[in-house]
Amino acid sequence: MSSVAPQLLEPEKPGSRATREAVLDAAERLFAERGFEATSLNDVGAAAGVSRGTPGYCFGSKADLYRAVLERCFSDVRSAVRSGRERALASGESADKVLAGIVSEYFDFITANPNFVRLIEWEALTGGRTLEEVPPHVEAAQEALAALSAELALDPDRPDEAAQLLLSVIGLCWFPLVHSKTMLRALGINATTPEFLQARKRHVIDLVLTGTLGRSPSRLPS
Amino acid sequence: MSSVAPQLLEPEKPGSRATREAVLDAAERLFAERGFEATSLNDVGAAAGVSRGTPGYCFGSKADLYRAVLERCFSDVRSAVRSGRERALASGESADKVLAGIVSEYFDFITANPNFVRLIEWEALTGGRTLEEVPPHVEAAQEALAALSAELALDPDRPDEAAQLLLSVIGLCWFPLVHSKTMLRALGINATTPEFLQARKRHVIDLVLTGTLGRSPSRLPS
DNA sequence: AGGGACTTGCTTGACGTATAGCAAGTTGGC
DNA sequence: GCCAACTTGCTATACGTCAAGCAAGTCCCT
Repeated sequence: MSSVAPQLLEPEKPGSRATREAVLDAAERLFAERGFEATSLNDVGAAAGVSRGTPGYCFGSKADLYRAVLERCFSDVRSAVRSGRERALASGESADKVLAGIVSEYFDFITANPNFVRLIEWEALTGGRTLEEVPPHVEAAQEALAALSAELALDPDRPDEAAQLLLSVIGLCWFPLVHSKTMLRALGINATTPEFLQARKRHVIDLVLTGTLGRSPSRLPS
Repeated sequence: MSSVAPQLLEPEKPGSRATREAVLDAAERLFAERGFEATSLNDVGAAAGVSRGTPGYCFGSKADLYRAVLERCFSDVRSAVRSGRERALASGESADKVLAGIVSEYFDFITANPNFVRLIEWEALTGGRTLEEVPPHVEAAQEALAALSAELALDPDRPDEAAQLLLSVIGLCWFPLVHSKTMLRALGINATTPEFLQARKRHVIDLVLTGTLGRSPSRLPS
């Protein structure tokens, strides 16, 4: 029987900072790659260079570790959305230039962060019940929506037009990334070549700009 | 092909036709819902109203059952693509009407067949190695691409424009369906209401038509 | 300074549970 | 009675969780 441990001011978490981050990094990679079910704490420990018991020791349970991964991931995303929003606000460009810039930046972001996309895709397929418990993801989405709505000064008669547009931009950018091994391969497209990525980005920007603001296809911002 | 000849001449598969189809139906539902890993042959048997051993008895192994589900599913999809293509060919409408009809029909199809979408999403996340072994999916994709390319008589200077457009249409239609529990919920949208579905369909059609053919937003075909 | 008491960080062993696949058994129609 | 169509028992494997163990500090009293 342990005597009443004097828990001081902090709710100290088990494990050292370095170990916790190594475990988080490994877990993010493996959860994104294989999903929650197919990833064992044994695998996470091995990938992090610690024993199979350490992830459980540091984070309590497998579910808690997964939550921690999502939390860290969406904190990063929310920061990215904020800084992107501020950059757009400060740019003073015209609506179509701003929109093209937003799409281009978002396209590059998800291309550079496939873990983020895959984690959400896993959540989408498994019901999103864990994501539900991670507040930053709602804030990031709402903030992106508000930014898009304000920046483009969309028709006030159609208040959900911004949401539709946001869904379209995300869907257009995500699809080739998510389905490189299914649909793209069936079409004979190698989704990883810079040529395809560039063509895709151009296509998305043209589609969104022409379809939304009625402009003819414009040059990419260099 | 298999007109008169009964099952005598064909390579006999274990189990009765009725049982095999019941198992296939249950497996399709469960694999689509939970994915391959999280679905046990026990669950499939229970959902099909047979014992836990029957799925294995009828289809050999869990992997073979999964393959059979994908095969049946993509045979159906290929048929749907073919009949849709023939209908478009015979319609004699203008390009924008045809394109609007294609998008509308596809939107309705995936809304009515969420299992199909979810099965491919699971495949996309797990590497698509099983789908690779199911030929009809490539044929369906290629045929859809050819149909789109021919029907719209796209600029021959941009041969991959049809592929980009196909990816865009699919991505635009899929996204709200796949992410109703993640992104849509974060945005406060209930993706299952007829109102949203109708608004989404209109948005996609307008975006694709305006963005591709340069037409202004047109009415939905009634 | 130094040494025992205590804490932290991590490892290892053990246990209960779930699953796929196989093999032996059972049933029912002809 | 025989064969196909199942069912049920069994085995090996894998996993999450928990508890015990252990080594390396850290603190504190003298």
